[in-house]
Amino acid sequence: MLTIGTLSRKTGTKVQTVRYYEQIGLLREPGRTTGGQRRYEEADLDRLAFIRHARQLGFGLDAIRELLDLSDRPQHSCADADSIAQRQLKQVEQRLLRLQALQKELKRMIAECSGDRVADCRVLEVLRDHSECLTAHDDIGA
Amino acid sequence: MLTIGTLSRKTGTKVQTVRYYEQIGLLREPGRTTGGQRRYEEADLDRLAFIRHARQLGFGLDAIRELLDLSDRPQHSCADADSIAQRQLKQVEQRLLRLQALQKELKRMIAECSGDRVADCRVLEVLRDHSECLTAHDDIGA
DNA sequence: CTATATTGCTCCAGTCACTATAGATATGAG
DNA sequence: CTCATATCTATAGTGACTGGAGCAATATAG
Repeated sequence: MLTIGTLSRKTGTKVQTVRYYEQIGLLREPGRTTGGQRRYEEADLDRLAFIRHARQLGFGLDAIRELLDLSDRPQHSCADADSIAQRQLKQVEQRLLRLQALQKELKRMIAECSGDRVADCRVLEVLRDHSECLTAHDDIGA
Repeated sequence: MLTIGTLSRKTGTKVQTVRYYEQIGLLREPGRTTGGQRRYEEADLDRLAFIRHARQLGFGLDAIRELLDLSDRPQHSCADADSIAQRQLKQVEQRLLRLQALQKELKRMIAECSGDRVADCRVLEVLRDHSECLTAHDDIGA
């Protein structure tokens, strides 16, 4: 029997986050003591560790929900799990491309700046005039 | 005199977003028609374009506020603008490192998967057992 | 057994940067 | 004048938590 605090410490999850996961149905409602405190079992620890690990890999909670469902059906084909991971990989790769473009643009901006008066600042100038950009960056979002 | 819709179209900003920027004080309150509709001037267009461009480069609204303030003081040293951009570059580079690690891990997970039963799925297995990870990824967030 | 320290409880609000909706009003073209 | 389109306000929702208030339960020391 584990308290919420133990669960929290063992998985590196904030206590509130554990309760939040319960609230949105990612974790089951655990048993309670007579005083009303949550008490967990080892299985809950495993499940939470799975969730946190998937979060660290950037999976959204909806994707994690799918992965957990799959994980509960061992005889099912694993193609679904694969395609979720593929989807995630694609997202990561897209964000990488965007960030690399941003990095380039920022570096150039900074490199070109003389560090003198604001009136001649390249950083501000580039921001003011989109046409000075080398790379296209049309959508917003990391 | 520009309507909010024209401003929106010319900068690729949603109308609501323009109003939102006004609400949080990034844009001034524009004049109104007798009927109460907003009417903007060219200067507002420039300012909004600046904001959008900075957003595309990943700057947060607070950083943008600082940059706009600086932009209004042409005689001021541009070192501040530089350091804001430097800060942003650092953030971008950190996120790049993280995403690159994620990419590697996801690729490995997917490559190792046989595509057979869930019971033997490497994707799920790796998620279940953190110790199988090659790279450390301790904090959450893109 | 008691005093205290720590942990836990619920409920609610806030974060960031928007986005969406509903229902009413204004404007511009024909 | 009619009608389509644009705009108005106000409010709530997104994702994934995080923080705080105010109180109750549990663990530990003496």
